[in-house]
Amino acid sequence: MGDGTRRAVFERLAQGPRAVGDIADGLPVSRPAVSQHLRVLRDAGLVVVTKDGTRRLYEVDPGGLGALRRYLDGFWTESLAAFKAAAEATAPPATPNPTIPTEPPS
Amino acid sequence: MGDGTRRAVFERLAQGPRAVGDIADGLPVSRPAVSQHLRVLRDAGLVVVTKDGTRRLYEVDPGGLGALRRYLDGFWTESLAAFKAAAEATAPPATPNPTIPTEPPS
DNA sequence: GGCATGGGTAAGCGTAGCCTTACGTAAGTG
DNA sequence: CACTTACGTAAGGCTACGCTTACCCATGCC
Repeated sequence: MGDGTRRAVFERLAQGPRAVGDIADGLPVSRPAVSQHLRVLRDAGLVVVTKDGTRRLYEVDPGGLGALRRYLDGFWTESLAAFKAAAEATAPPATPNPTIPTEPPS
Repeated sequence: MGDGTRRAVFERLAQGPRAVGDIADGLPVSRPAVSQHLRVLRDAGLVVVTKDGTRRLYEVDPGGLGALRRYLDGFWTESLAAFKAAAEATAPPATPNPTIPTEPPS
C-alpha cells in the first residue's frame, strides 16, 4: 500500500463502489494499470468485485479493512511498547508516557 | 517503511539505543546495509544519532514517531470517513457503524 | 606514530514493481 | 451475427531500491 497510485485507487473506492473505467478516468495512468492495482487489492482482501453486465463494480471490503487495521495496530503497539519499556528502563519514570502526542480518533 | 529489514532495524532500536554493529549482528544483512537503512530512518526523522567514542548510538526519536503516527492516522481516518459516508448513503443507517472492529489501544 | 575498531560512503549488481502497448474475452446492442 | 463496450492478461521496458564489496575516515590504544 505504499504506492501513491494504489492509494489513490483505494481512496476512490472508499467513496463508494466504482467501475474500473471510472477509476482510471481522473488518474494519470492507463486502465490496465488500474486493473493491476485492483488485482493486488483484491488479493489482499481489501476489495471485492461484483459483476454488473460488462462492467465490474469494485468496493471496499470492511472485513479486510478491519484486518489491515488490526495488523497495523499490532505492529504499532508492539514497537511502541518496547520503546516505552526501554525509555522507562533508562530514565526514571518522571513522565510515564514519553511524548506520544495524538491519540487516534474514532 | 514497507521493507522487512528496515522494520527489523527499527524494532531493534525500539528496544533501546544500539550501535550499528550490534544491530547488524543477528540480522542477515551486512553492516553497510544497516547503515543505509539507518540513514533513511534518520532522514525521515524517526531516529537520532549520538557519538560515543568510535561508535554511533542510534535511538528512536519520539517526535518523529509522533509525526508518523499523525500521518498514518490522517490517512486512515480520511479514507474511513469517506467509506463510512458512502456506506451510510447507500444503505439506510440500520447499523450506523459499518463493521470496523478493533479500536486502537493506548 | 602505528595498529585496531567502528562506521560512513561509492560503485555496481540484481530484483521487484509500476506502467504501457497489444491482444484476448465476456456481455450487451442493432 | 457483427459490433461495441468494459474488462482482464501477457510481454516488455524502465526505474527504484536493497544488498554487497571495496574503500576511506575518525577515534581509541599501545
